[in-house]
Amino acid sequence: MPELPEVETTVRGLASVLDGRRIMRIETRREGLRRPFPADLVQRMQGARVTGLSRRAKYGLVHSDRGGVMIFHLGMSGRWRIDPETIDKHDHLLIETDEGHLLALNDARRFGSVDVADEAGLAQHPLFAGLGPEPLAGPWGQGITAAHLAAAFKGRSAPAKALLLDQRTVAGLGNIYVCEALHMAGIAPARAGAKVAKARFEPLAAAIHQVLEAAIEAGGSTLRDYARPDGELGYFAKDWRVYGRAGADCPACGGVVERLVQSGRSSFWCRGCQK
DNA sequence: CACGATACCTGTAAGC
DNA sequence: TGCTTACAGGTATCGT
Repeated sequence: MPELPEVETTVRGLASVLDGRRIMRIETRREGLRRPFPADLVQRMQGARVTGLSRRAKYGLVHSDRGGVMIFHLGMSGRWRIDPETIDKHDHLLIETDEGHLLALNDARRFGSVDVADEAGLAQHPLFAGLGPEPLAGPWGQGITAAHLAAAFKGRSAPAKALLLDQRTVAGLGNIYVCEALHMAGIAPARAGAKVAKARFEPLAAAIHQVLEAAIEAGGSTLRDYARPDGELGYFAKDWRVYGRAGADCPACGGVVERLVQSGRSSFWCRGCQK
């Protein structure tokens, strides 16, 4: 489910009840998700005070006053539920705060993950070491530029879609926002990286910035949803121009949006706008 | 090494 | 109504 904007919105929603609070109790309700929960998760985080929350790529980070950081990934179906009325069978990890709030990490498909790391040297952590630059400016960098993208695409035979989905190129993009950004920038998803025209990198960088900022904005406007137990993510689905719209009209040129499958994943695009 | 295919797991919607 | 199939926001790993 969640790409960068949804993780960003999730982190902000969690911060409203977690930041500055002491974690009174952590309960794991199964062995783990994609991987087992860390053996020292409870020992390191239970009793600690949360000093802040942040995000790197699609990972959410919960910082503590004891030098430990809990790192969560929502995979495809993960979400945090705040003060759920009842515990669902997919609520796999529970956190109780000193104010009595209950946070439940819910993940039906269990493609998500939870890790614990030391605050010191976080950037060198195996989860983060191989990641590309953050698309937007923030604590982890200044944000991607056209030059970054041009360098990453240079000499590559892989399609633009695959290159942007690769977290080593840009950290945090997922299927939806790659489709949207490629459409905005006028680049066909199947075009080989090396064959993308030089003049397209500036529009591509701008499109990535714009679509992510707009999505975060949309998430922010529905942030109150996070205080509800449904844990809705607040995608700005109503604003998708091509994603999930196969057969519908292209909002830019009036052509028809098409779907194609690239490395097992759906790409949506308009051959009138994207070359 | 770069690239594409596949596996992981459950839920939902569509088709028969 | 029930059964089957396709597909879903991600990442790690395995061939070629």
